[in-house]
Amino acid sequence: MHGENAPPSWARLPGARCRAVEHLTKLEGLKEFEFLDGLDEEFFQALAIAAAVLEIGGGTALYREGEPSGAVYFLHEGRAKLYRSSGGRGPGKERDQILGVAGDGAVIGLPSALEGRPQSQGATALTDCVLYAVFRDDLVELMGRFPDASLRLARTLAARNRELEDLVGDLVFHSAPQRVARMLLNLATEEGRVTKKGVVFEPSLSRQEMAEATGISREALSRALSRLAHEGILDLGGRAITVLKPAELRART
Amino acid sequence: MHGENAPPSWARLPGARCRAVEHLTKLEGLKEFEFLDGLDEEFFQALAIAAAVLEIGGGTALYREGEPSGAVYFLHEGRAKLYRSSGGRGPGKERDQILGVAGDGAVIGLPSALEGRPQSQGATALTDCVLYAVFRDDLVELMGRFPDASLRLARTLAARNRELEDLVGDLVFHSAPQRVARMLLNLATEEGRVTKKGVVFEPSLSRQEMAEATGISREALSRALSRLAHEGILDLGGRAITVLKPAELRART
DNA sequence: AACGGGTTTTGATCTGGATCACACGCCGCC
DNA sequence: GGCGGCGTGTGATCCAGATCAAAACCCGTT
Repeated sequence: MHGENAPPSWARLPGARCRAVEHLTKLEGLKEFEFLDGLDEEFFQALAIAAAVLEIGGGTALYREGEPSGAVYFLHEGRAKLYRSSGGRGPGKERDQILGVAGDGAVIGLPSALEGRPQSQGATALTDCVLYAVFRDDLVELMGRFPDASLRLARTLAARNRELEDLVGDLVFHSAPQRVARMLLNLATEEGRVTKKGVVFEPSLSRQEMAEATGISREALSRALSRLAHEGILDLGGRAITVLKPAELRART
Repeated sequence: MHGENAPPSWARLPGARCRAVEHLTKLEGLKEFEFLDGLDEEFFQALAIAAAVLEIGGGTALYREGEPSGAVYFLHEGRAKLYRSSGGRGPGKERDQILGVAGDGAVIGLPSALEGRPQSQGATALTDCVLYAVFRDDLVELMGRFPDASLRLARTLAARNRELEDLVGDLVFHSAPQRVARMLLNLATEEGRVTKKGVVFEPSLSRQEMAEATGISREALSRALSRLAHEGILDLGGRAITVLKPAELRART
């Protein structure tokens, strides 16, 4: 049942053309997941046995919408986007909507794994990522054995639920410029470092992806950004974005 | 910790001006929840001890957005809407978005209860409802004691996750008429009975609420409906709606 | 430096659906 | 019966944002 019984089985990991795969021996990485904090040593042991380390490069798909869900991924390092594609009649005009961006410490693919249904979403690495993969069955078995861990996982699902509700609210209640402002603030807090000029960051999302995260067209996003730049709220130097007036930006929400 | 230790404490149930509250003695009701099917007898015993039966009339708020989350509700009978309100500057112009309609067998308020945060959504009974309420702490304790049940609950959260993703996709990818068609199909399958004329149902949602569920204005919904009626796809006789051509309606998706 | 592909910007036009305004029907109540 | 009040239908207008089209830019290659 555990990974160790089927060493080469990581090839089954769907869609992951990964740079390196190996079994996890040290527990340090796992203990960094905040939502697992304080759980039994025994649990970490068991999790480590079931987990494989997996590195994928930026731009690589972790899994795609509709694929059978094989495993859960604990994102140890890097950032990944979760998205849905429109049923898009005919290729060339299908659109994507980004459902969220996962950073260090996130769990990816949990809902579909628990349901045992095909992936309801796609996941693609934005930057190089290091993840711990755990097979569906192993996860379920672990959850049965460690109720506390089960509860923690349920809590991450609950949190994800809230985030999705937030997204719906955002899409329905706020205008495009407002959503752009929010998206920028999110990126700034997650990826930015504070300088005396303001908060600087090199977005892990392309303009196209920012548009998909915001739920608007690429053109509309572009306009919104340059407008904010004209108003002196942003600086769009090169590949970096500087939020010159965070307060102003927040006011646009 | 259990309900029995604090008999009159149901008054703490937030926002529930309920017709009747009593402790649950028989287990039959609980066993009807599909997602709990096959769990230990012992679990149902424990759940019954922790649960209170609660009846509320149609239109009554079960809880409101922002309230502290006190309990989880197992919806035994009736239908309830889950919704979010816009932060709406100034009363009179705040809008609602319906996140979903819960029917028999659903669990309500689980995410916020697990997170131990304020309600991220409001819940209001659409019809008279019978529910089983379980306090947050009791639920958590139960989940620790019965890992299997914990897993089942996690699965309902996962399912809810998928539904929310569906909602996002619907809002972003589909046009208003398409969304109306989908909403009608949903209502028809959940609330309709098949006659030779077609599928007939008296919607539990008002036009206003249908609009909120669809993410469009009341006027737009109204227009969409009468258009479908003109085209002979719907019949809007009195308070009932008849889907005359389900296939046609499905094609509009 | 010239080329070529992809991504981003900018500009011009079009349109779906919001919004506003008002008429209507339905009910309960005085 | 008449009289509000609320949930609806319908028409007329407007505008945010999509879409279409075409430059400008960015980078790696030759």
